[in-house]
Amino acid sequence: MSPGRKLSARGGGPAQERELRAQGKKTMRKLLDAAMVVFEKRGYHTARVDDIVKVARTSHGTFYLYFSNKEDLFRALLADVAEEVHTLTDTLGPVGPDDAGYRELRGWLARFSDLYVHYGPVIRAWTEAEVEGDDVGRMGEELLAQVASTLIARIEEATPPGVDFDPQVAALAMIAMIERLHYYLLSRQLDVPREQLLDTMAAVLHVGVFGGSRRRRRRAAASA
Amino acid sequence: MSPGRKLSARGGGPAQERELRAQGKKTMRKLLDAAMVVFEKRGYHTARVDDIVKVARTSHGTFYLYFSNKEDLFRALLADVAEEVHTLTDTLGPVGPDDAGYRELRGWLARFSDLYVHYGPVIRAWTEAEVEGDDVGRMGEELLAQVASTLIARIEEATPPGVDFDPQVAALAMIAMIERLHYYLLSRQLDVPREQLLDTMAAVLHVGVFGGSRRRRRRAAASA
Amino acid sequence: MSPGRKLSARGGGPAQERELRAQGKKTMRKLLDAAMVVFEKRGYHTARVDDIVKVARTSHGTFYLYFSNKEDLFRALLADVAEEVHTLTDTLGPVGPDDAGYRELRGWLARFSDLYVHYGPVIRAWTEAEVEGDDVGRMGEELLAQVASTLIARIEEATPPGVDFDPQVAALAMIAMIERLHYYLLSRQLDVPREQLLDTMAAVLHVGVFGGSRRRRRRAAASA
Amino acid sequence: MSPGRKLSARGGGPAQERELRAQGKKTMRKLLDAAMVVFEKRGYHTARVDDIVKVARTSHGTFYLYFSNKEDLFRALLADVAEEVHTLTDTLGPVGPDDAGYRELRGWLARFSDLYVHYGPVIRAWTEAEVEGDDVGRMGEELLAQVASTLIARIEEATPPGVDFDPQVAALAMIAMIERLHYYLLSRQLDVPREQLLDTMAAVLHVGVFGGSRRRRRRAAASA
DNA sequence: CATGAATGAGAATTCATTCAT
DNA sequence: AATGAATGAATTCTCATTCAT
Repeated sequence: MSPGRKLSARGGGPAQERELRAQGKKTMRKLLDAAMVVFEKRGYHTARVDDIVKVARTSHGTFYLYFSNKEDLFRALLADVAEEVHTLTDTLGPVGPDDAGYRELRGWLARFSDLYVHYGPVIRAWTEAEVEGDDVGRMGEELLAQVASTLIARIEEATPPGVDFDPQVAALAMIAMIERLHYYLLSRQLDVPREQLLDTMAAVLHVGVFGGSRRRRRRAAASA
Repeated sequence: MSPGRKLSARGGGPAQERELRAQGKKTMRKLLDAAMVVFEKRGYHTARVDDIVKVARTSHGTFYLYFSNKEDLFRALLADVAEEVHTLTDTLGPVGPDDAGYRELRGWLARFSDLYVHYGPVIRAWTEAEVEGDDVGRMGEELLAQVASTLIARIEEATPPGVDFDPQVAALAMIAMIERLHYYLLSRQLDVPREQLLDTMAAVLHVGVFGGSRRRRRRAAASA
Repeated sequence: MSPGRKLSARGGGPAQERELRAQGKKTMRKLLDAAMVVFEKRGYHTARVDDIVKVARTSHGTFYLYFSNKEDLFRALLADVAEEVHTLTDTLGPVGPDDAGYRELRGWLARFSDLYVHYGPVIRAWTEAEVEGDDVGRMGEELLAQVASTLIARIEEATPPGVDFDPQVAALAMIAMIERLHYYLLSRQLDVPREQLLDTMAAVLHVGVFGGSRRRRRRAAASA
Repeated sequence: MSPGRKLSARGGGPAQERELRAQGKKTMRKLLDAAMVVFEKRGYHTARVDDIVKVARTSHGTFYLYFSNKEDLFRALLADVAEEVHTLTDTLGPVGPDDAGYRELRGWLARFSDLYVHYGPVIRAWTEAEVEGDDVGRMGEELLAQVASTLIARIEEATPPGVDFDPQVAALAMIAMIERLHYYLLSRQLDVPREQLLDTMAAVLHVGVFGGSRRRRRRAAASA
């Protein structure tokens, strides 16, 4: 269920030239993982290379053996996420207005949710970082566009002609909702069980975007 | 149409004691405006006092005459926004499933949109800043809670019993959607006319959250 | 006699934008002077910004207020030297094979010597730095070319046709001799009175380059 | 023509104890050669062990198997050069004012030139390094003194009494001229054929230092 | 009120050198 | 004998904040 992380063969500056042996790869991974922990705790901007190194129980010098700086490491993480997101995005099949459509959507949201729980720090940092006009921003925009285009396709399939409604905007609205709600959830500003979050998201989007109709469902046993 | 900015009588450190005369007020405003410009361009974290001061065509020393540091200035800006947002939030009346409900919602969104266009930089910086556990974060959470509570009330009014749907989550989903979509719009990642953005948001939310039903509307004359 | 140093209105990165007031100019000068002292003692490469700052009795931060880094400061010093050298170079009149020509040459060498004593550290560092392909190298080459071209003119005037002898090479040979001998002198690898150094240089060059003839001169009283 | 390089049996730290077998010698040589290449390109100070190791296609660890540090390696190179220079210096016979003297001088300069072309990087680095008060500096001063003393002997032989002229200074002037002109030549700041460089040097020195008289020589066939 | 100048703690980065395999 | 990995001390550089005029 939790998305497997593949070691990004890319990886920034210094590292990109070198062939890494087993130990090298392990260290690189330690650093990437540590960075996730630190970004989670302090956010991208506030994170210091020093923090990452400490969490990874490694030295400063070692860090720069693998990445040319914080941004470089971030890019590596980003590339991982982008791949996961891309893969996941494609698993969304047609979403009809019926119950099957609801389940399709709900299932996809759940998978996304897992991914977010795992990569949350990176995704959050992403939004944060987007401000810097550089490379990172571009990667973000590309990914956003990719995900959006898949969603647009699904939305258009589900939208009868003449309805006053822009699929592109709707797609971004979906993404916004998914991303931010998880952010609120993880930052404890929203305190509900994850299942409930998914139910509501699925409901709102199924009805609001995919033409489903409101229905009542028994959540009696489900909660926990 | 553009929300009037009142000079926050609060305002941080050194300044808070002093009675500001005309010139003082002007300088303070210059600084606040400059900060918006800078936050817009570089984001809160990346913004340096030096940048703000340069844009305001003032000196470092002067900055600290009015604010005890960057966060203090930010807080002042935030307070302004909070007030505006709060005021605006209250203007949302009941949103029924009919056309009147749609218009109520659409109108409110439009007002919010204006506010966002004006205060965007601050609001964005806010999200960014939330990471730091400090004062700013608290202000943000409070505001979020306030806005959410109003929305929750409206949503509950509009939700028949038994529908499987959490008003709290739905409220945050609304906020998420509004905030992010405007962000995409202003950062040029989404390129549609504002009217269209509002139409789609209103449509999705009215149907998805407030039990409205999909309808086609004539956008013939409206567009442009 | 010692060449007056004018404050280089240029001056690197940060400084170049700002208008400097009296105090600022003083500090900048302090830094430039300190740098000379440090370059003298440790050479350009080995010199740390920290050393310079210590000698100037200033803080690290201050340094970067005036120069964007060590090289930047060096460039400023270089510009000063270049100007002095250029001015001085032009004071060499025609050098005939007679006694008057000898005196002209000897006088010019003496003035150069003064300049070297003053700016030695910079000039030495220059040669050292030339290795880096950047800006500094270019400045050096330009100056070298300038000085050479003046010398070439004088040498050509003094060289009868048909003599197998390349003025360009001869000019550089002069420069090489002047520069290095002073270097040996200041680094104590050569231990003779300055007058004697000048006498010998003048003699060798006058005879070897300008067609003078060997002569004996009474150095009886002069020595000491 | 190119001076043979003997593998310096000396050679610093770890290596000095060990008996080197064929492979070991090969590796050591690779490192020394690589160092020459790097010193040439970046100068002694700027050269990093890492660069050398990369050019030699070897590892960091290996470097320290043979030399205890960069300076150690440099010393080894220096020792080679010193030996060559010393040997060469001795080949300068008496330089009379006549044509034979000219040829003697010209021939010796040509041999020096070959040596410089080969060992240029080291010699240049030498001058650079002289700044540091350490071992290297001492080696340099000794060599300079050696070469100078031979030259002084030749100059004194050729200088009639009473001429106002210091042989020690003249000797250093010769060295300065030879070293720097080659430096200008190799660094492309001087762009003449080597033969022409030698002709001019020989002419200037023969006349200026050894009492020769200016003469015209037919360079018709000689060039190219 | 305003400002240019100064400060210094903190963060990033480099690189010679040692270590384990 | 060779090598990839790790280390950390030494430096550079930035920037919020204070000071003197």
